[in-house]
Amino acid sequence: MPELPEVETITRRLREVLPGKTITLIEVLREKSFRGDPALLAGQQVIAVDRRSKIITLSLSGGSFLIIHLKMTGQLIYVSKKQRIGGGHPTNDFVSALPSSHTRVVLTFADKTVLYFNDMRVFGWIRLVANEGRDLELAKLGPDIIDEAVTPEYFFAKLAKRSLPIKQAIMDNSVVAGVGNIYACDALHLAKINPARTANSLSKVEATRLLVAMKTVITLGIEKGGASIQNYKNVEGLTGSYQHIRRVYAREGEPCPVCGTKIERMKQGGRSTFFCPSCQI
DNA sequence: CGGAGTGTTAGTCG
DNA sequence: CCGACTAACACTCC
Repeated sequence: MPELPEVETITRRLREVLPGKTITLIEVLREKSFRGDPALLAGQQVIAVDRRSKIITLSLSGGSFLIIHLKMTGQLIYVSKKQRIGGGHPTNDFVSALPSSHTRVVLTFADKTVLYFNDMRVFGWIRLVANEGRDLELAKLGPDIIDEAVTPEYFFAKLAKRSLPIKQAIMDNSVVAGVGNIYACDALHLAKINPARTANSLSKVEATRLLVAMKTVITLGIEKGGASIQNYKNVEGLTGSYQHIRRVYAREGEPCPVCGTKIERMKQGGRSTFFCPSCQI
C-alpha cells in the first residue's frame, strides 16, 4: 500500500514515539531485509524520524542512519502496552500476534517497546548507513513532488527531455519523487491529460496543470491517510481513506466521476493505467 | 493453475 | 553517458 501519503503518515506517527528511544536489540529474521552490521545498533538512540520520497530515515545518536523502504508490501508497526502505531500495506499483521510470518526485522527498545518491520514480498529493506550511504541513496531522487522546488518551470524542462509516455515520466523518481501508480492515474485524470501522450508533447500550460493536479491528489492523500490511520483496532482503519475518494485508479468499467464514460484500463511499462477515454485527450 | 499486484533496480541495447 | 525497455525480486490472493 505505501505510497508517499501513507509513508508520510507513518513517518509522522513514528515521530511522535521514537525520538529518545534507545535500541537494545535488533533481530534480523530475513537476511535480505537488512543490510549493515546489526551489532552496531545496540545502545544507539533515535534522534529523529524523517521522510524523503518513500524513504524513511531514523537518525541515530552515533551519527549513522537507519533508512527504510517499504516498497509494495512493507509495514512498520510500533507496539507498546498502550497501542499499535504505524502503517503500510494492509494485512492481518496489523491486528494479529507479532512477530508474524511476515516479520523480517525486529527492533527492541530499552523501555521494552518494539518496532516490527513486516514485508510479505521481501522487496523492502532496512539499511544501516553512514552519512555518505544516506546521501548516495537520496541522490538518486529528484525533488519531492510536494517540495516547493518542483516549480512549473522545473517540471516542464524535465518533461521536454523525455519521449516516454507522460504516465511513466511522472512515476520516474528522478523527475519528481514520490508519485506512485494510484496518484499518477488520478492526477492525469484531474488534469484531463491522456496517460499515453509522450512527456515532451505537453505544452507548458498542460505541464503546469498536471503538476498542480499531482500536488493536489498527493496532498489530499496525506490528509486522508492521516485521518484514518489512528484506528488500529481493525484493518479497515489502517488502510487510509483515500481509496474511497480516488478518481479512476482500479475503477475499470465504473463511470468517470466527471462525465460518466466507462473508465478504461491499459498497460504501460508493465503496470495498469486507468483513465477516462472521453475526458483525457 | 495462471495472472496480477500500490515499487524499484540491474542489465541490455541503441 | 543517456534514455528506453525488460526482467527480476518473493509471495499472496483471486
